[in-house]
Amino acid sequence: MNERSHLFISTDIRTRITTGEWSPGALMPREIELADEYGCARATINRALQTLADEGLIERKRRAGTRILELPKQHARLEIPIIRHEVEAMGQRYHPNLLLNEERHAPDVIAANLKLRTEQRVLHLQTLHMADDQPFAFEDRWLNIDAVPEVRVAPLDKVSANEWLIRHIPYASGNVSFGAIQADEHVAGLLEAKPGSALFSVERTTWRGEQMITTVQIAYPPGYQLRSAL
Amino acid sequence: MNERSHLFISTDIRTRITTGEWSPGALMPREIELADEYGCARATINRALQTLADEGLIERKRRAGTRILELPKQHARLEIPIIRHEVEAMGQRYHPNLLLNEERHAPDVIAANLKLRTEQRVLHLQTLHMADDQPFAFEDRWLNIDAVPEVRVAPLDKVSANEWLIRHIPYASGNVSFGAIQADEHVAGLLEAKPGSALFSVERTTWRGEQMITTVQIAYPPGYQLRSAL
DNA sequence: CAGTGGTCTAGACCACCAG
DNA sequence: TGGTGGTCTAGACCACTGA
Repeated sequence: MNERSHLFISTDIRTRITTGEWSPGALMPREIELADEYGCARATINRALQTLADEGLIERKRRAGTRILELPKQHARLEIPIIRHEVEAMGQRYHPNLLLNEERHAPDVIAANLKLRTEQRVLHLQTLHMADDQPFAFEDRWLNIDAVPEVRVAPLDKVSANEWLIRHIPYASGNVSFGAIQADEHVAGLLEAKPGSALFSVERTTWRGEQMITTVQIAYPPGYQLRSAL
Repeated sequence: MNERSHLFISTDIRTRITTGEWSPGALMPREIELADEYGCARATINRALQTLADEGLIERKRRAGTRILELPKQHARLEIPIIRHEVEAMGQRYHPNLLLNEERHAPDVIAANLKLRTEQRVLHLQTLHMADDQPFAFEDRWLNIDAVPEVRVAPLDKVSANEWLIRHIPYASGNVSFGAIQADEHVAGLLEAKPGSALFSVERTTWRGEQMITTVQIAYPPGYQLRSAL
């Protein structure tokens, strides 16, 4: 087989699965048999099948062999872009409008979220992300100052906090959750929506090692949708 | 090196990146050099680095070498479970409550969405997914009957349409979008929420080849969040 | 306990593309 | 155009686990 045949093979086998050549729950041929059939090395078949296993189409077990899954796992991979890129991708000009930049003691909820002792201080930032002078998203962020003291002198009116953080603390871990919230008067005004509107909300918390860095909620105007292939 | 050393190596290199041994934008050593350093074959290094490239930490180019990305790509992989599993994972009993099962002509919006000709008929299904007699989610689904005529006799009061579809047409393609909607009186009543509440909404459209199969919107009660690691 | 997939190796060829 | 990563091969050993 030629170069990239592992790609050809995984595509081919995917087709054979989706067209029903092997039924859900059935056992596939062994790697050696497939290698024989495709005229390639077992390692190549192995690579192709690993791809399909990652996709959730098949399940592989030592001794037991490779099985077509009865309920293929549905999954979506979401790229989480920095907002500037998202805006620029629409051909609009991006500008972060820093509304609040306040150093203070954290409210209990935030302190718990960032695993802070009560005496520690945090930076509270509110930013309205603008696309061509239209509001694009409202961001409410709490930042553990001890984790990134340099943020005090960051030009957050020019570079969004998120982008500044990614550049200064790249490769942080985190989690994310998506939900819906109702716009209060303040946020509704900023996003030019009616109070009580349903806003799509993304919450993220990131940390490095044991140290929590930031927790942020971003609210998008009514109608915003996050899309992905399945 | 021992078995699974590619895993050890990718973990180790990830640490070396995050601890700043190589700065963002910098060039990493060549595969051969790393293979030498770790005392393994180049293929093993290659596998480890591919993992990191998939994660969006590094960028690899022939001739140019392997580079640490300046802005590591943030991404989340969402598993999209069938609702029954989601409910059962919480230790609750699942039951689909089929509220509407009607064969009719599609409204224009749906017909466009499913790429149907106007004379074609569709199945309109509304299901309230229950968890231990509490409403868990409300589903509004339109189904292209020509794509799956057998659905007319499916026991949709026992098996949710989604699960039935996955079993009968596994391995379909699709897309998904997340957003927020306001509960109208009907849905609010079903989900035991106030009218006008912000509901998290998931829309999916799936197809097989050129044929559209189904489009569905699922609304979750206020407070529901979809979580994922980053 | 035997058969399967998981992994590693050493060597090879080649596509790509930056210099 | 030469150096880099992408891929393949043939063979090997081993962990896991189902029969």
